[in-house]
Amino acid sequence: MINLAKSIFLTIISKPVYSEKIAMRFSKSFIPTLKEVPSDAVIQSHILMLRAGMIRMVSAGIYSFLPLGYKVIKKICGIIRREMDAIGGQEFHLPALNPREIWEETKRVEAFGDTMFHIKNRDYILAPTHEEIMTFHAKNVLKSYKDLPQIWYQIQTKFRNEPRPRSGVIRGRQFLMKDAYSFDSTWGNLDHSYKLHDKAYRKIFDGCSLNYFIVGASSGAMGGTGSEEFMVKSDAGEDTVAHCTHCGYAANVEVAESKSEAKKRDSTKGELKEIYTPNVKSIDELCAFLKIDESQCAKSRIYIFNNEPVLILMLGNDEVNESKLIKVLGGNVRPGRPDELKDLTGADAGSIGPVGFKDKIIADLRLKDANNMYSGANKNDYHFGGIDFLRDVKNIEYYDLRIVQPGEQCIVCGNKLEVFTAIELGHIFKLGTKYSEALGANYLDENGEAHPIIMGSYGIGVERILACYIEQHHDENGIVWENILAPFKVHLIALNMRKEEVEAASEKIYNDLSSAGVEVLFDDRLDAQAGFKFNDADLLGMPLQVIVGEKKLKENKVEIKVRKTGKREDVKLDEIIEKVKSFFS
RNA sequence: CGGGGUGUAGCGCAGCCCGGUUAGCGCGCUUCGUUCGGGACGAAGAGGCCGAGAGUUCAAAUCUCUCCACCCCGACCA
Repeated sequence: MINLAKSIFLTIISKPVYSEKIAMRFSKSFIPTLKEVPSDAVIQSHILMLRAGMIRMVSAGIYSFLPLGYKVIKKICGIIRREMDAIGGQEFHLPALNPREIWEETKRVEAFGDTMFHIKNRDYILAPTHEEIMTFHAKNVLKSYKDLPQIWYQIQTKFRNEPRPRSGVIRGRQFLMKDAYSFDSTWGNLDHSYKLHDKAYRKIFDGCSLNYFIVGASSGAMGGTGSEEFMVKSDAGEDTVAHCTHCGYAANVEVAESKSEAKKRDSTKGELKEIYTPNVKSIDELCAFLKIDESQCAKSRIYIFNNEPVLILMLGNDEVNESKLIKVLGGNVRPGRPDELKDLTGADAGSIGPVGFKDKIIADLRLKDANNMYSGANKNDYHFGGIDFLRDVKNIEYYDLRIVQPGEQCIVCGNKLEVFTAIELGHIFKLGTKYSEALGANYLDENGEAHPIIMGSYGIGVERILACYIEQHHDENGIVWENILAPFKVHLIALNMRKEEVEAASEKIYNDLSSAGVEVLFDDRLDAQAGFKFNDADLLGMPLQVIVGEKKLKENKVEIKVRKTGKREDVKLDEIIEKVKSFFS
C-alpha cells in the first residue's frame, strides 16, 4: 500500500510540466514554403531556410524564426545543453540590457566602438557578449578556493551592430550564442576546464553531424594552446584558412606557413650585369624572355610604412601576405602608388629592383643570402642579372612574408595543404585574469591570500550551426535532415485527402506514429496536388517520407521514401511503425 | 566607411531611356466547377500612397534633387 502510494507520487512528480508537441498537421501549421527564390538570398542555407518557411527577415541582419525553424533551434540548444551539463556546466540566463558603467570598467565600450548598441534614454548598452556580467556575479559569489572551479553558461541573444550583416543568419545584428565561462584557481585548472570545453564542443558539433575542423587561432604554430576556433568550410566563410587533411594542421592564412624551399646559394659567382628587356614586366615574361626559372627571379613590391618607402622582395611568383607584413613592420602599411614608385626608383612597376634602392629593404626568407638572381634595374625595360644579395644589396632584413598557396606542403607533415574560406562556429579561449582583475573578482587561497580568479570563455553561434548544417546537408530539391536535428522524423503525405480510404488510412498512420512517439508532420492538405506535396516534402527534408496513395492502398501498402537516398520501398500497413522505428534505430 | 546595384500587390518581375487611358505579368490568395502519384485546368474576384519627401510640368512609377531601406564586392570583425 505504501509502495503503491509512493509510485503514484513519483509518477506525478516526475511528469514533465511541458513537452514539445511531436505531431503536427500541415493544414493547421504555419509553414509558408516558397517556390521562388527570394532575390536577396545568395547562399544555399539562406535560400533554403527562407523557402522552407523557417525564417523571415525583419531588417538587415535581424531575423524572425518561424515555428519550423525554431523547432530546429530548440533541438540544437538541447544538444548544447546536454554536453555543457555533462562537463558540469550550470545554465544561467543573464540580461541582454547591461549598465554601461560595468563595460567602462573593462574599457570595452571603447574596444567595441560602433559595434556596440547604445540605449538612447538610459545609460544602458545591449550586450554583445557577457564576460562582464558573469565576472560581476563571480566577484560577488566566488570568494574562496573552495568555490572553484565553476563552469557557467547560457544560451542567449547577443547584439552587435555589424557594419555589414550578410549570408542570412550567419552574420546578424542579433543572434543566439551559447557562451560559457570557467572560473579556476590555478592555470593548471584552467587547462582542465579548457580541455573539458574542447571535448564538449567536439561532441556538440559531431552530434549535429557537422563536418568541421579546428584552427589554433592565436598563432600559426601548432602550439596555439590559448585559443581554438571550430570552423566549417564554406564559400560564405569570412576567414581564409590553410588546412591539412592529413595531420589536421589548420591556420588562418594571415599566419599560415608551409614548407617552401629557400633558394640555395650557387657556388659559381656570377657577375652583376644589366640586361635589355624590352616590354618585360611580369616574372613570367622575364622567365620566358631570358629562358630562366622563376626561382631565379626576385619580385619587388613597394609599400609605404609611416610615409617611408619599403621595398619587399619575394621569390618568383610568391605573393606578399599583407597581414604578415603588418606584423613585421607594425601597422600603418599601404601599397605604393604608381607615381610614388616612379619617384622613388625612376622606374614603373615591373622594372623595380633592390640594386641601388636607397631605402629599407626586407625580403622573404626564401631569398635569404641568394645569389645569381634576376630582378628589375630601376630603369624601364632593363633588368639586372647575377645579383648577389650579400654583395650587391646592403642590409636586407629577412622575414616570412609569403601567402601560403593551395597544394603547398604542410609545415607539420609535408602533405598537401588546402586553402579555402570558412565560417567560425565556435571559439574556446583562455582569458586569464583580464576581467577578474578589471572588476576585482578575487578569491582567497588556502593561506588566506587574495588572487584574481582565472577565467576562460567559450562561445558557439547557435544559428551558425543551423546554417552550416544546411550548407552541408542539402541537394537540388531542398534540405536533407539527419535524424538528430530534423524538426520531424517522418513526413506523412496523404496524396488525396478527398479519397475516403486515403484519408482513413493516413489518419490512422498519423495517430499510430504519434502515439508511438515518432515526430511526424502530416501533410493533410485537402486540395494540394500530389506533386505539390512531394516538392514541399523534399524541400522541408524530413528523413523519411511515408506516402499514402490510392493505388498502393489497394494492396494494403504505402510507400516509404528515404529523403537522403531517394530510395523507395512498399511497406504493408501493419508494418509501418516497425519499419519506421527500425529506420531510426 | 568606399565601390556597384535594387526598391512597383504576400513572393518573383515588366513598365522608366523617350512623361499622357483605369499601372501590368507569373506565382500565391478568395469563390465556383473539373482534376488528383511529381509544383493541374477553366471561369469569376480581392489585393498598389510605384520606398519617402521636395521640385519641374497642364500632366510624374517615368525627369531633377535630397533622404531612407535592402543586396553584392571591399574595409572592419571582441
